[in-house]
Amino acid sequence: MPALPAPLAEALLTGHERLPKRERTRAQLIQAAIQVFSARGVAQASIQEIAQVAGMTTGTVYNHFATREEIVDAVAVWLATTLCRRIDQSYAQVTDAAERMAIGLRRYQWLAEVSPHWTLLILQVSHATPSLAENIRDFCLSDLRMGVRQERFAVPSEEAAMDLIFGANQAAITRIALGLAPDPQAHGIATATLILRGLGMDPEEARTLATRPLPEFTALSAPAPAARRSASARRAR
Amino acid sequence: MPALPAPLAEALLTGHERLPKRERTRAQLIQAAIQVFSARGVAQASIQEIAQVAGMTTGTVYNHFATREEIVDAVAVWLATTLCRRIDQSYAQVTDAAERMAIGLRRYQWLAEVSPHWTLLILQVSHATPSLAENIRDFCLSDLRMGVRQERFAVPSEEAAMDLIFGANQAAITRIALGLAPDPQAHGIATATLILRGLGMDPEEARTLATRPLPEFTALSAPAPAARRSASARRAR
Amino acid sequence: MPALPAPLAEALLTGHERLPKRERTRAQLIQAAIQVFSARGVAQASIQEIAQVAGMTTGTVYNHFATREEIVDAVAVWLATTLCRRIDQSYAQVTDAAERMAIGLRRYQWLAEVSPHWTLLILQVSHATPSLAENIRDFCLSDLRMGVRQERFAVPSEEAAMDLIFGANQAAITRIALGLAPDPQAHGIATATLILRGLGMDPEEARTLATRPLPEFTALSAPAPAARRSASARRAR
Amino acid sequence: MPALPAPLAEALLTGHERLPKRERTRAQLIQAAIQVFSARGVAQASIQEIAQVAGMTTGTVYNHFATREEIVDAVAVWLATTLCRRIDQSYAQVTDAAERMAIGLRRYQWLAEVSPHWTLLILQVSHATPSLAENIRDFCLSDLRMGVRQERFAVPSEEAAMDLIFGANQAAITRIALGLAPDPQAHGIATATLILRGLGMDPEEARTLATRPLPEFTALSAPAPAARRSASARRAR
DNA sequence: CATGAATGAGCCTTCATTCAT
DNA sequence: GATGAATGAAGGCTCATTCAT
Repeated sequence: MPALPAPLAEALLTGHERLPKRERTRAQLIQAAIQVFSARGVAQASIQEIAQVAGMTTGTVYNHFATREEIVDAVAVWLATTLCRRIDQSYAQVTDAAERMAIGLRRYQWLAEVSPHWTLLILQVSHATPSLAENIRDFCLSDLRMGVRQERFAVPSEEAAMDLIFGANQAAITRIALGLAPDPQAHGIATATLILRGLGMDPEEARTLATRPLPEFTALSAPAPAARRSASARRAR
Repeated sequence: MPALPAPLAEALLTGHERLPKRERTRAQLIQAAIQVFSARGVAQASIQEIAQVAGMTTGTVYNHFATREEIVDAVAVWLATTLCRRIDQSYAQVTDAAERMAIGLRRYQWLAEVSPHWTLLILQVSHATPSLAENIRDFCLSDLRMGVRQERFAVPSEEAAMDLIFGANQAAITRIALGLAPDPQAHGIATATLILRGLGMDPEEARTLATRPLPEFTALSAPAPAARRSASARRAR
Repeated sequence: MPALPAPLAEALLTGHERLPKRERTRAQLIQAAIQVFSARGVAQASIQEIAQVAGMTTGTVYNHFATREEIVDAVAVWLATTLCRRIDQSYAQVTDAAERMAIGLRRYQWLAEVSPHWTLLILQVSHATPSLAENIRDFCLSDLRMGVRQERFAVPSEEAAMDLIFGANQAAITRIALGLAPDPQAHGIATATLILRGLGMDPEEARTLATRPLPEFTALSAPAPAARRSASARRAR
Repeated sequence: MPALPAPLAEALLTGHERLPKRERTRAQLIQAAIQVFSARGVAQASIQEIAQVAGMTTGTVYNHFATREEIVDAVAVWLATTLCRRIDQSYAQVTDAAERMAIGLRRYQWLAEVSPHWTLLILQVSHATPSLAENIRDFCLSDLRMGVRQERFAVPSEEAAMDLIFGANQAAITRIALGLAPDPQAHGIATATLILRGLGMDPEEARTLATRPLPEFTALSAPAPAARRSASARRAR
């Protein structure tokens, strides 16, 4: 499994060794599941191979997960609470909803470009279990509502807007992650522009927002307990 | 498997009993595969169950399809050459690309509303095998290009526009087919509006086009009386 | 299937086109079976593939052979009555039993060198059905008896001698046909020498006989009916 | 499966119940495979039947052997390390290569006489997998080389000699095991005589060596009383 | 006679899951 | 809590054979 870009990678590896043994074993199993999901696809991953990659036995897997589906769910939760949350946090300080939307779209496109394996994993897991998609959806929905309140967007219905945003961007991300876009950044910008236009923005402004460079990742506030961080993230939306 | 609306159903069921034996069996197997795909999902469908539903043995299946994937392909081709072609033909006489695009989007949304099972089947098969999606994609792409030539659309790139159209509409269709849209028609209209806006149309015109009623299905082949058919088409909406 | 050396090839192809239709179809099936046996091995050959190679259907195969095993038997008979008989005839005029034995051993070794595929086929068919091996065995046995009568050989028992001759030469032939003998002719000569020594011959004379070049194949007496020929061949033994 | 003669049987059955569970199951599977190989032939043996005979499910078989061929290999190794090794050890103290060769030939002939089933099994397994044959071959080859060094044998090539020894004796053993030799011992002696003559020995000495009675099996490991064992060995002949 | 579609038993293999240790 | 052997229900696929046409 290729490494994630640095600012995301650091989010994934916080304090595994500090966990109590039970949690540590569980975390190792999730890591192994991620590897196997990536290598074989979520549908083709077998529990025996996950156990083997984790250096454990199938029995151990069943001490932590009652069923195969629970593993997929756990991976979904894990991705949501590390990778996706980290991305969401990365533009917590941006207050313009249109800008936030543009960043959100482009950040996942960027991930598809630099870490296609992780992106395909997210897409697969989203498809297999609802929780991960819902998680991302929630973040997106609050930006959409904010944009409507700020009169940056004008849409006939929230649901239609969500279908536009999610459907179109997922298509773009998939294309990029599969290496089907010769110039991934150009494709991402173009798709983001079309989405913003669809949301009711002026075409020129849509293009400008979509073209703006992504903000840097902020440093992880190192020692703070995880509970505090997720609480503040929730408040920020 | 619930019946399709009349104008589509008649396209699917033409003259099975007139086929030579081999083709007839093959057609029966494809029908059985469609049932099982719908009931269990394409990924979970087993050849044994397809055979059983078709009233045959697994050996017979393998006389017609060398592998499981060939069945999926055959179903894809069958859907493309009956269902999808029929839909495409239904607005062959429309010359305004924007109108064509609106009809295409809304026609599949309509299908999702009146035949959610068939729609979910198409979505699944599209996901499993490339041929069906490509088929629809080609049709859509030529409308897009026509719209650009006619200066109805203005898009930064064809690929981005296709991701917008396909991604967003697929999301809308899925929502409708799953029964998640309280007012399916309103949702379809809203999504189509957003897509057309994204393609560069004036918001008001986008809304107008998306709201316009779908044209009736044209008569298929000669002998049948036209009146009956258009009546049933009207009823289906 | 690589061609046989000329003098044998001509024996295989006599008058197929002259046969009545039923016999011609049967002959074609046997040819197809030989091809498939060679390509896949006798055990792995399927009737469907034989039929396909013959350009026929499985039903036709069963019009000529009641069971799979009958095909193997038919191939065995066919090999015996063409290939092997032709080899046996090739030294019909030799009267010294020791010389005949040497020629027999070396001729099959030669076949293994120049036509390993045919040889491996013979070995496989011999193993699968008794008739072919028995056929060759008969020819060999009469030479052995002649040698004993001529006091060229001295053996404690006919059976032991046959096991010596057949077992040892089969091992040598297999080695040659598999390409495991760097110098096939030297290996053939050496093995033949040891066998002749085992049969009681003077070591030096054994070596001389085993080293002597093989006689040329005699021309096929073209127009003579097959019945006459096999009769005379039988008398010659 | 008929029992082996006592001195061999005791080698096969040492301490199964003392093995750790995994090894015990594996041993049971190998025993079951041997039974099925004997009953149906190696080529026709199915994993399902092996599992059933072992009182297990097919899944269990695959916990121990990744593929059908691995079972054959395991049986080959098992036969080599018990049956064949025991035979080889039985004349470890004989130093004359010619005598060793005679004993080796005759010991396997004896096995064919008293345990035709086991012998046919060995022949089949040897044919299916190289390891068992190579094992025996190595032992035989060192005797051959020793005999050449001791100037008991004179052969044009090692390979030819090996083909003579193995080919001829395999033929004799097969005949005996199939019950085709009215007097198995006489046939064994005769064949061994011919082989030794082929290897360059004086006919009379060859006959003498081949006729000499086989040495008794030596005691296996310490504690068992020697008297019982030699008695049973004598009885077995 | 030939056709070839259909059969059905059977094979190898995989894998989620259980459970005694 | 971990182990890992065992399970058993499937699944995909092959193939000798039959039989109506």
